[in-house]
Amino acid sequence: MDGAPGFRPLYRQVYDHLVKQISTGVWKAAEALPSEHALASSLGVSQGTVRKALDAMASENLIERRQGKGTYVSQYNEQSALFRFFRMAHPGGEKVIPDCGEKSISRRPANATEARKLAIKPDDMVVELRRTRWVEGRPAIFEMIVLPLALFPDIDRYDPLPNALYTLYQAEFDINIVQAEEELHADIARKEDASRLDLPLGSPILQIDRIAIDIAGRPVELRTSRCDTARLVYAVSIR
Amino acid sequence: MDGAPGFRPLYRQVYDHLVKQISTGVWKAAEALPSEHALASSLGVSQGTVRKALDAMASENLIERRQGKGTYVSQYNEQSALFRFFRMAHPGGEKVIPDCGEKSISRRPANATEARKLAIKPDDMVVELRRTRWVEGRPAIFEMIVLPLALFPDIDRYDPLPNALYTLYQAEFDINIVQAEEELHADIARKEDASRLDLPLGSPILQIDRIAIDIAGRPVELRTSRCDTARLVYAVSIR
DNA sequence: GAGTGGTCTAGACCACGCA
DNA sequence: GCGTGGTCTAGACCACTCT
Repeated sequence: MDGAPGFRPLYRQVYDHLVKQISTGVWKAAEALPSEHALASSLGVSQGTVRKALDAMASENLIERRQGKGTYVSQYNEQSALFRFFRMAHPGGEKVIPDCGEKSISRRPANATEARKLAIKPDDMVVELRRTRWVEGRPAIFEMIVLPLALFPDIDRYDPLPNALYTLYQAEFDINIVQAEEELHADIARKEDASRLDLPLGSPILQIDRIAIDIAGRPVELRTSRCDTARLVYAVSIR
Repeated sequence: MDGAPGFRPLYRQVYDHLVKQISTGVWKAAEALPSEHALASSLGVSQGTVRKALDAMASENLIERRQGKGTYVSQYNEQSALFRFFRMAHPGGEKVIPDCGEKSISRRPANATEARKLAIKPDDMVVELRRTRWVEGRPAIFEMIVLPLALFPDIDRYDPLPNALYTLYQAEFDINIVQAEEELHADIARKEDASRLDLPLGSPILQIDRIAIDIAGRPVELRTSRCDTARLVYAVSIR
C-alpha cells in the first residue's frame, strides 16, 4: 500500500494501487479482480474504502462491476470500443458502424511534432498506418495513425487489422486506452482526400486530431482523421 | 420522500427530490443547501444516504461543496460557464475567450424542426438571436440562437447581453443549463459567413449544432455556430 | 469552539448469478 | 445456498472555515 507524503486519502491510495496492478498487467483485460472483501483484508482497509476506490475506477471505465458475479478489468469489444471513441453518427444521433477499406502500413522515424506529442525521442521509430473507412457502401473517413514502435513491436505484421484497433492494442500489447484528446477543424478536400473519399476537390472536410492516452497516462497513439461530413456528423455530449 | 413503484434506491430518491427542489427554485443559484445532517433528519434517512445523493449531484456540477462551509447550488460566472460549454481553443489546448460583436434579435413562430427539437408546438413563439463573436481582434464565430419565448419572457429587452448567455438564463429566468448535445460538420463559407466572418467565399467552416438541456431535463436552447477554424480548433476530451 | 463537509470503519440486509 | 456486488445505517474522527 505504500505511504506517500503529499497526503492522499486512503481510498485514493487504494485506487492508485489497483490502477497500477492493472497497468502493470497483474490483472489483465477481462479478468476478475479479487472480491471487495478479499481486497479489503489483503490491503488492511475496510470494505467501504475499497468500494470507494472501485466505484471511482468503474466511473472511469477502467473496470466493470457485475452484481452477483464480481469486478472485471474492462474488456474492449468491437462494439464498446467503437461506440466509446468513434464519435461519427447520423444527424439526429443514430449510431453508425464503419467498415475498413484499403490500408497501408510502414515504419519510419518520428518527426519532431510526433516525438513531442508521443513523448519519445525524435528519430525513434514509429509505425504509420493509413486506412480508409467506409460507411454504408461509401468511403467516409481517411485515417492516418502513428504509433511508437517500442510500445507496439511488430504491429505491422498483424493482418487483417480489427475494425476497432483498441481491442488489438489491449489483447496483443496490454495497452488499455482510457482517454482521448481531440481537436477538430474544418478544411477543404485536397487531392488525396478527393481520391480516397471519392469527392470533388474543394469539398468540406472535417479533420480530427487525436492523442490517445493509456491507463498509465502515457500518450500512445496519434490519429488524424479526415471525414466527409455530408452524411455524417461528429456527435458530443457536454455535461 | 414519496414512494415510487419502479424501485429506485433511497439515495436515488433523495437525489431526485433535491434536484426537484433546485429546478423548481426552492433553492436558487449560489444559495446554500441545508447541511447534510439537517437534510438527513428532515428526510428521515441517514447522513450517508444524503451524502451519496449530494456526491452524485456534485459530480454533475449541479452543486458545489466547500469543506467547512456548506453545499451551494452551482452559480455560473462568465469564466466557468464559458469554459464549460465553449469548446473553441488554440491548437495545443490553450483556452480562448471570445468577445461579442454586432447582434440582432427578433421574435417569430418556431418552424417545424425547431418545435420538434425544443418540444414545443409549431408556431409557438421563439426568440431568434444572431451575433458575431470575436477572438483576438478578428471575427471568428457566427451564432444563431433560438429560445422558446415562453421560457424566456421578454429576453429580447435585455441589453447588453452577457458574453456567456447561460449566466443570464440562470440569473433572470432560473434556468440552469447542465448539459449540451452537439453535432459538428464541415461546410463551406456562404455569402453570409463570408461577410460576417470576413472570409473568402468557399473557405472551410466548422458548423456546430447544439441543443442545451436544463436541470429539469428540458431542451431549452438551440444554437448553431459557424466557426472559422483557421486559427481555432474545437477541443474535446473523451474518457 | 462550533459547525460544516471529508474520510473511514463495521455491520446488517438486499439483489443477483450460479451451481 | 453461497458468494458476489449494492444499499443503508450509525458513529468516530479529521480538515477546514468562520466567529
